[in-house]
Amino acid sequence: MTVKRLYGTYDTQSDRKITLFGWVRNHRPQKAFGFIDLNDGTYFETIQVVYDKSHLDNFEEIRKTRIGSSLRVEGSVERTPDRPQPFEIKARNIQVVGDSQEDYPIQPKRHSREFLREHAHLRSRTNLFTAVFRVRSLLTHAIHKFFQDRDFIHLASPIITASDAEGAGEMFQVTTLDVDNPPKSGKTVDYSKDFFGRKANLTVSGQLQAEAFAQAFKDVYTFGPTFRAEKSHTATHASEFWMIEPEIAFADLRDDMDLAEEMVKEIIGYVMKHAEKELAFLNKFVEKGLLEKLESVVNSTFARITHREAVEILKTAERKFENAPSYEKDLATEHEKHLAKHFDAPVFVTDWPKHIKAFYMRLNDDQNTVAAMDLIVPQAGEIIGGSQREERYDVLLRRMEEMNVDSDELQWYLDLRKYGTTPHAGFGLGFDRMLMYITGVANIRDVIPFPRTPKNCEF
RNA sequence: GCCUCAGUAGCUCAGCUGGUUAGAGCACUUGACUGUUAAUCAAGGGGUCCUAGGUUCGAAUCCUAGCUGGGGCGCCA
Repeated sequence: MTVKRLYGTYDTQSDRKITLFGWVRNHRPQKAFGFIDLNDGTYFETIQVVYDKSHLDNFEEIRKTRIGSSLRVEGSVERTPDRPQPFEIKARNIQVVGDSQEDYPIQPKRHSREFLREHAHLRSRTNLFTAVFRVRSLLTHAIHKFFQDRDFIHLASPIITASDAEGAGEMFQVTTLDVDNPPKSGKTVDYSKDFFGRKANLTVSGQLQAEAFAQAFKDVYTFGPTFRAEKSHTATHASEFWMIEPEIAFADLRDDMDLAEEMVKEIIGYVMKHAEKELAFLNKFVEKGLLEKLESVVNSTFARITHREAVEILKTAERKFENAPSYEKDLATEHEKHLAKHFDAPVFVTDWPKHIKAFYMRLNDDQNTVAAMDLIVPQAGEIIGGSQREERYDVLLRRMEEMNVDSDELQWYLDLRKYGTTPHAGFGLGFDRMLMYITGVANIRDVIPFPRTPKNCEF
């Protein structure tokens, strides 16, 4: 029996004998009886186990059970309509499976997030992280379900890549060479001796490979880890994070945004349906108004503005920005925050100046902007970045030259434009940022089970 | 990489204009308690005041450097 199943069926379980396994969340012993709040991980709520001296031969041992201990409980279900909880377990037999020591750091009280990060192996036993990580699991499923329901093909894009031309930031190198004494060819390291016969890195994006698959399966997506070696110290950056990267053929930027909007609404709706207890808790203790926010996103139409229009909004804003908004520049974090607040809803910003965006984005007819879109949301910032891809061989080649991207290394990518090219588009969704948005948790380190950030690779 | 704040008991924090033996709540240990809900009540144990230097008769407190963490920004997505 599990706590989750009991909460669904306690009406029909009355007086039936059941066995539960779980951990002690709280314990209130008294002279001849006591109460244990037991959590077995299957459900957000705990279950109250009542035990008393007359039914337990090991009463004194159980009475001394500390928080964190694991137990096996035999007993019967008893309805308690007059008490805070709808039912409880009358214990007939309790065995300590694993005792918890005196110095167990997790107490039945509020802990700081910083403290819990340093105890990442235990923090998943707290209410907050129970809620966050169950929502994380549900969100993973919701995303697969969304795409699978629409006949998208999932592909596992490679984690190791030889290309450093993806233009998405600093990469972690992967090597089997002896870094203290690498083989040399003249003064430089001889990578022909390395495992792959060339320099290799951890991927920063599965997009290019997804594009290749989209030219066979039409609608595809990746869902996997991504690695960035930037020394970023912010609440929204991690060195290892997960991305969802759909890629759709015979599609343009509008189709891309339609897909992104539909996806965001549907996956939020799924979580709201399947994580009621967790969201209610987050709504109460983490972000007041969370449920209202999610509800309104599901029922809203996302704003869609061009980069030019975004800058105009910023220029006419009441407040002063440290970075002056410019038609030629990227939006700063403070600009994104302002726009998110201005619309009080997710907002797509489209048609960005070409020189601040990646080489593969489709050049607009004005020759100055590209068919790119970012989705900005309050709190988590940019959670989606996407574009229509440049499907014209000559234009793509020219753009690569303009942006100093090595076209020889990416000949396979250019080939896709030679053999039955299609207009196509895609985007990358930062999974962990999406989770921040849905849970209201303000730091990405608190939505990743064991987060990796610069100078932090414990656990 | 830049700016800023912080580091005192297992946790959250007070003490910091230098001055006796560094405190509180929770947790822990022991005891009381026949229905508790972060139970309550009583007693007890528990300290490298982040580290290293320095100033001083005297440093948790002042100065310098470093380490660690938070927040803001940048890079980036």
